[in-house]
Amino acid sequence: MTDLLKGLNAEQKLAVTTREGPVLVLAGAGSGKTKVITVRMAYLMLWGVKPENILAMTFTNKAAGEMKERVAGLVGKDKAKLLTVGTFHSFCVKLLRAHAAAAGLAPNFTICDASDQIAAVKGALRELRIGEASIQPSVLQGRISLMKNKLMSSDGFLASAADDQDELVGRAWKMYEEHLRRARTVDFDDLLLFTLQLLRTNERVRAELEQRFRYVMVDEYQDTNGPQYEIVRLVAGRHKNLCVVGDDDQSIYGWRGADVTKILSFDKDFRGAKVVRLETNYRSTEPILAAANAVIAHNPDRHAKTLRSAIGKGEDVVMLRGDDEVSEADTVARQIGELVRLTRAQFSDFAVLFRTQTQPRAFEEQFRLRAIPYVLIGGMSFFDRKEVRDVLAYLKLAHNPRDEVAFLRVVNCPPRGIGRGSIDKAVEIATQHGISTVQVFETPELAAELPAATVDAVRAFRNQLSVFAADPGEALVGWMRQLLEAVNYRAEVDRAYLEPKLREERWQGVLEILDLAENHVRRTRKASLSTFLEALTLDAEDSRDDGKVKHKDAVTLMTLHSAKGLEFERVYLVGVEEGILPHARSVAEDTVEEERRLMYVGITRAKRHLTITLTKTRSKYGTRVESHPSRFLYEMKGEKPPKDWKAAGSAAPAVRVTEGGQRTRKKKSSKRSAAVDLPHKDL
DNA sequence: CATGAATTTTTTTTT
DNA sequence: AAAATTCATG
Repeated sequence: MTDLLKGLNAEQKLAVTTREGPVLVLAGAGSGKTKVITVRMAYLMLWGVKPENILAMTFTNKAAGEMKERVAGLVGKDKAKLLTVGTFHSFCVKLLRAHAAAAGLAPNFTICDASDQIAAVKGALRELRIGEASIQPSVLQGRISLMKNKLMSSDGFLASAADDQDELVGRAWKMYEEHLRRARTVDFDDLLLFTLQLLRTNERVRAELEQRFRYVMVDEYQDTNGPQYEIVRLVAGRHKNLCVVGDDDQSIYGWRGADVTKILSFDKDFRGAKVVRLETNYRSTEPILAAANAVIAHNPDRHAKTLRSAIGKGEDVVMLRGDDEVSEADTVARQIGELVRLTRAQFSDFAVLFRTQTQPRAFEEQFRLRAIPYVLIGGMSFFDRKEVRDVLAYLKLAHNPRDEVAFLRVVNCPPRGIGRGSIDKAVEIATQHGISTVQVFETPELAAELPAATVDAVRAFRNQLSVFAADPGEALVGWMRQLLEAVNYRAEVDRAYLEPKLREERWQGVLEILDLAENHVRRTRKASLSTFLEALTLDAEDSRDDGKVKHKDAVTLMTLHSAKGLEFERVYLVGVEEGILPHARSVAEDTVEEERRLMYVGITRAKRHLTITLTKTRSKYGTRVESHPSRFLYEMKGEKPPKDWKAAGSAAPAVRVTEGGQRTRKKKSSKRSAAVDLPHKDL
């Protein structure tokens, strides 16, 4: 036992050894948060707690995996395997599958991902004859999701609708809901809400969980939203052995309904909670922490704390300003290349962190140009590709024939002579009768209203699929091959991509899904179609680079959001400009404080070297626009912005500079020298 | 109904 | 600039 606690400071020890009762660990960045949780689990087991009785909730699968691995290192694989460690969402899916009937769900319910949700929202708008001009589908989807995460119901929302726009949202929301129910589908938010409902109404299930999970831990508690909080409260309600770990300065999911005040009021919700503060940073050097502290100090309403470095002195934070995004990326690529060549630095020591998904493009290009290996995290590109989505839809449809979104996606891919017009009509009939579109074709009276040729075509299609109705279990891969063969998916690829090279590439994408399936079957106990689909929708990223590139020596490219919880020897924080960080929309919506926390998260990822970059001009929507240093940079340096400085959201529009076309691309060498000028002059 | 051209929109962040 | 959507034609 003394071994376990060795290397922990006094506060960390306190957090670990307080086994009973509620504990709140306020853990600054790099203060050994993960260490506390993992050692705590090991410590509990040392005191005779069975691993089956421990539950740990994380926000990403990556964090869950890392946690499991670290506990395994402490107590051994066999014991660690018996722990329940996972994301809220995966925990909920398991529970809902086990108690589908009690939760009011079909046993074969499917989960729709982000783009399925958009498709469903669009469908709802169309049925209500609301033009997409009056509200953007993505905006509508966001609002629905936010409401749900604030534990509001569609009826409640509609009843309190203040204006026409709210009314419209409310009606669309109800239609969207109906849509999902009919298709036997749930969205991400529903996973939490159905679980909550189940725990509230079903005494037996709740008692079972309460009894089983005598010790509950929650990582990144500052990002817990309403439903998640309630679930935790119910599960940990009896034993109250709840340990939550978080940092209010790193709360960056407010837009998803996360409620920062929860971490500030924890000791009120759980009386007698012990509060432990971890303020010693074991990750970064003094200059990096000084920068972080300077920025975050500008946020009011926070648990005041100052991180102290246990590392000590180090290199200053460097700032670079490039002419444009190409030169910015070029400079970073060149530096990384040189450092790896001339020093002991490895590619995997580096991370490039950015705010939005459009930023990595230039970096990918430059990295490829200089043959610098990189991994783009979360780029979603793979699962957004048409052929991948199609195949996924086929799988979902086989699993749940009423999955509306999947059905509509693939009925006519490859073309089966089922046109847009007939399908629209079928959807309309389905809406009138409150059934799914597929059912229209199964009901002779209703099908009679549609063109006979279409009906026959759909029937033939359904017959093709009915062969695959049964879950193949571990024989998944062969089954998938047969399915693709049966529906002649190759024809769709050939049709959509005329160029042979592209064709081959896209077909490779299809084959890659087969690889994923094979990996999944190999690694998963009791693998089946439904476990595979869950793995794909819930941890898309992880399953992708699994087995393949896990330990590749490569630079990491990712968003600030996905960087939370990670650390790197050398960090490039790029595009630190008004309009990007803080994002223009955050300025408009008055949520700059959350952006500041994002900046803080970015800075504190760096262990030894931090470089902040920005540009002079940047192309936006295809035109070149002048960029301005982020306000956070002035805050960091303790300076006042110049008089002519303009905030991103201010009324003055961004200035157009030039329409620089090919010119920028050719003169690479001349640009290089210009790229590196210290912004002290500019700032 | 399918195809390619013309048009329009797009950029927050994620389970 | 690229992607998505709508339009016009066979």
